[in-house]
Amino acid sequence: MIEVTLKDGAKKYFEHPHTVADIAKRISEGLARVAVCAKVNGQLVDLSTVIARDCTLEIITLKDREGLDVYRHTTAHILAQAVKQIWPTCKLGIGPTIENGFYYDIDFTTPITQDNLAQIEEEMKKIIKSNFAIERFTLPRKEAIQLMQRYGENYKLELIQNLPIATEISFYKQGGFVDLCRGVHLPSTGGIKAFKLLSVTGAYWRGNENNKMLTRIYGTAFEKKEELIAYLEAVEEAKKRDHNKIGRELGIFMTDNNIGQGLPLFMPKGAKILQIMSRFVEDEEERRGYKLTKTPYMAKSDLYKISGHWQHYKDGMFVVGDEENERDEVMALRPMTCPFQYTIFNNGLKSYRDLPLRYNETSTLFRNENSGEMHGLIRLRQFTLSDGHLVVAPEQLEEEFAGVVDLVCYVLKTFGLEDDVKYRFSKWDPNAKNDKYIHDPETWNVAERTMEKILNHLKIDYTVGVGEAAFYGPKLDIQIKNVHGKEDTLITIQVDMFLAKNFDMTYINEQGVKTYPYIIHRSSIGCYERTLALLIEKYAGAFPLWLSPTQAIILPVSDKFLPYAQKVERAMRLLGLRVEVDKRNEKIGYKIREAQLEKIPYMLIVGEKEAESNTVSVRTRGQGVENESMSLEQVIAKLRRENDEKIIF
RNA sequence: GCUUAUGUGGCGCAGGAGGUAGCGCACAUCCUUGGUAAGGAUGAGGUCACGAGUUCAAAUCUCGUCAUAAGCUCCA
Repeated sequence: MIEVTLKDGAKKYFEHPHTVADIAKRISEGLARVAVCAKVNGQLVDLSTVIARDCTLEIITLKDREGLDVYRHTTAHILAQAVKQIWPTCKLGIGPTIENGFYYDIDFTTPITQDNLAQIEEEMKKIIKSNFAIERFTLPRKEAIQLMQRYGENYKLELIQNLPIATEISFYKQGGFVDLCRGVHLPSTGGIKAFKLLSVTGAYWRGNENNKMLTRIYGTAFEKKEELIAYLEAVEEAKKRDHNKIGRELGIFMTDNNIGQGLPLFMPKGAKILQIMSRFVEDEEERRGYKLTKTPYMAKSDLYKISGHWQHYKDGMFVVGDEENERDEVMALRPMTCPFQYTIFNNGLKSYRDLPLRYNETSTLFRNENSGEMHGLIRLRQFTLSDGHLVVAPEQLEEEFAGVVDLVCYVLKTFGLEDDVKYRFSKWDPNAKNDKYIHDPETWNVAERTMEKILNHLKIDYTVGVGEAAFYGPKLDIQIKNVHGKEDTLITIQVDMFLAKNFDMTYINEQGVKTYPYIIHRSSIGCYERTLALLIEKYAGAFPLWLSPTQAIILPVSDKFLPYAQKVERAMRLLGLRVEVDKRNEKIGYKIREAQLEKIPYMLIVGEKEAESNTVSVRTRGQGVENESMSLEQVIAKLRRENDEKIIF
C-alpha cells in the first residue's frame, strides 16, 4: 500500500505505483486538467514521475509561482528547439526562468538581430502546434558527456563537467530535440498558450567578462493571451514613469554630447530639488550631532596609495597628470570621501572624550565608469553623495550603527521611499580575484560577525549578498528597484576595518593608551542624483509639495488681473513659498492644462471675484478635484503647513 | 568595455530606391480679454550627431568617432 498525503492533510492509498498525473486524475478531473507539475516531499517533479512510495504530494498549477516558472522554462526549451531548427550549427548555453519570463543564451555562428525574433516565434508556434511529448530521461555521466559531444554542445559539456561526479544527468526530449536540463517541464509542448520574445542582447558565458559573449534572447509567457497583453501594457505603463524620460520632459535635467556621458546638467527645476534635498539632509544631520566638512575634489596619488584606492580602485579613478613623466604631479579626482575626512580626524590628538565623532559632507565624487554602464541619473561619472564617517570607540559601535540606521529610515520615510527598499547585508567573497578585496580573512570575519550581530539585534530583515562588499569592508546596502525592475543600491552603511589602520588613526582611551577607533562609513540618502531619479519614478514627476521646485502657480483669468496675481505672488514668496505667475496672454483653460502637465501641486486661479474679495480659487493637480475658494491667508497657511510638515499624499 | 538598436529644427515624430527636408507642440508678432485640461491668423527657426570615404551629386550608401536606450560585466 502506498500512502500519499495531500497538501490539505487528506491521505490517498494506492496498491500499485502511479504517475503524478494519474493521481491528480483520481483526485479530480478538473485538477488533472490544470496540473503543471507537482511537489513530492517538497521536491518539484514532472507529472510523469511515478510514485512508488509513501510521500506528501502537492499538485502545482499555473496559479502557483513554481507552476508558472515551469511553464516559462518549457517555453525557453521550445525557443531553443526553434533556434536549433533554424540555425542547426548554433550552440546552446543556459535557459533559465527569471522574475517576469525567461531567457536563453545561445552562441550563434552568424549573429542574429531583433529582426529575427518574428521568424523564431513562427518556428516556436509550429513546435507548440505539433504538441510534442516532453520526456525526461537520465544518463550516467559518461554517456551524458558522449551524447553532448555527439551533438557538439560544448557549453552543455562544460556544465556537465561542473556537476557533482555522483549525479545522474537528466535530459529532456521533445520531438527530435534533446536538451540537458534539471527540469521540471510541462508534459508536452502544446501546453504553451501565450508567449512573446522580447529582446536580443549579449551576455557573457557564465557571467564572466573574460568569456565569450553569447546572444541572449529574452521572452515571457503567460497562461492566457490577455495576461500577456496586460503584462506588456504594464511594462509600457511603467516606462512612462522612467525618470530618464520625464526628468527631461519636465526640465529637471539634460545631457549634451559635448559634455559627455554620465555628466548630466541640472536645469533650474532639478537644481532646486537637489538643493531642497541636501538642505533637508544636512539640517537633519546637524540635529543629530554631525559635523560638516568640506574637502578637496582631488588629491595627490600619495593619498590614494595610503587608502588603498591606488592598488584596488585605480581603473575607476580619473587620474590627472602622467605617471611616466617625472615633472608631473600625479593627482586623481576623488572616488570616495573617506581618506579626506580621515585626514581631518588626524589633525590633532583625539581623546575618547571626542568620540563618537560624526563627520558629514555633501560630497561630489568622480568615478570613471565604463561607457556602457551609465544610465540616466542612476549611474554617473560625477555624483554627489550625502557622505559621512563616524569615528567611534569599539563599545560605541552598536549604538552608533543603530543611530545611522535610524537616520536612514527617517530620511527614507520623509521622502516616502520606506516601503520601496530592501536591506542587503553585503559580504566579501573569499574566492574573488586577488585584488578585489583587501586580503585579511580574519578581520573580514570579525567585521562581518559584528555587523551580523548588530543587524540581528536591530531586527532588520535583510538578504545576504556575497561578493557585494566594498574592498575595505562589509556593508548594509539599502536596495531599490527602478521602473525597469533593475535593483540598485540607494544607501550604504559600512564598517571599515582597514583604512583607519592605514591612516594610523588613533585616539587616547581612558587608560591613556593609543587605540584604533572603529569607523562607520555611511550615507544618509545615498547619492542625490540617484535618489532624485527614484523619486521622479515613484511620483511620476508629481513631487510632494515640499520637494516641488514650483509649489503653486498663479493663473490670472486675463491680463486685467495680473496686478492682483503679482500681489498674491509677493505675499507668498515673502513667506518662503515657491510660486510663479503665468503671465502669458492665454485663456485660463490653456494655462491650467500647462500647469497640470508640469505637475505643479497647486494652481491658484485669480479673476475679478478673487481680486475683489482678496481670495484665490485653489485647484490641485489631482484630476477631478473640486476647486475651493480660499482667502490669501488661508491658502498661505495651508501650503506652509504642507511644506513644513513634508506631507506626502 | 561587450551585445543589439537608435541619433532629422527646443521637444515629440514623418520622410529619405542618392539629386540640397516636412508635421505637431513649443517660440515670435497680431487679433481675441476669455473663468477651470489646447481660441485664431501670420511668421521665424534645421544642411538631417560629428568626421572621413564612395559618387558628377550624400541627410540618404560605407567606415570611424561621439552620444542615447535596453541587456551583460562592473558599481553609489
